[in-house]
Amino acid sequence: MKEREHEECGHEPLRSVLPAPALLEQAASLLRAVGDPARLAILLRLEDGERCVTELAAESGDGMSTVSQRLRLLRSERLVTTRRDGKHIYYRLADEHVSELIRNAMTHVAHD
Amino acid sequence: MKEREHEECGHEPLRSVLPAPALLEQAASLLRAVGDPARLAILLRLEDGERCVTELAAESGDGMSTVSQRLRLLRSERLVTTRRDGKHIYYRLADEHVSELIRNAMTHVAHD
DNA sequence: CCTTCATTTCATCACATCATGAATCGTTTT
DNA sequence: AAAACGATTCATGATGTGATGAAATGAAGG
Repeated sequence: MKEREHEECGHEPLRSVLPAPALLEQAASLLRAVGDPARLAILLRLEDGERCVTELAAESGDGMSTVSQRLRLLRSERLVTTRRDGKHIYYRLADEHVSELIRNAMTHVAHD
Repeated sequence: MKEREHEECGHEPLRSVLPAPALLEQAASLLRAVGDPARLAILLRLEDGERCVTELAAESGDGMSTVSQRLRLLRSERLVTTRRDGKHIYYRLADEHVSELIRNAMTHVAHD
């Protein structure tokens, strides 16, 4: 396979493996948004279908303010989108990538 | 202090959508571990092949202690595994699930 | 307009996380 | 055995994050 030592090769340490710092930060930020049990729970519930804030608050047992803050973060990372219907604002997953991300994480943990 | 709003359907609020709290916490913990630019950078580098701590420290420009702490977290979440070779300890990605997770996050961000 | 209901924003505080240097550990080399 | 080297652990201080109540926003209906 690959046998790399500490010897001098006279070349740059090839940093090109990494994407731009801004992209790195964005990706990390997105993952951090999902990396909270309460927010992850919201995303899992939304996989089952859209919900309004009151419903999410009832299902989690937390206050609406608390849930709203969680949703604010998820929205800022474009993980969820909203739809207004009268007094209610319904939340849903932004796209398929989100579902995949969640499922991948869940299966990785379950497969231990 | 929580009463059911909206219309009464006389049924349970179907909590079965969610996995056990322990699993939720585990998954969130895992995602949080990846949700840091420096640790994500390490994982991306390891996608290119295994590396020892000194190499990772050199490539990131941070101290070995700092890098070691990052690796400790990644190891505790079973995202990376180690192999000892003399004085060096080489790190590599634990499995292909990790790669998928990272790639998914990166593409989701890049596709914006 | 005034009220009510659903949601958001704001300010705050407790708590978690991260980087870092010093001390320590485990191998290899002399 | 001692020194050198690579890596980890420990303690700490700065910074970030999350929950929460009170106040603000905004739509719907009297």
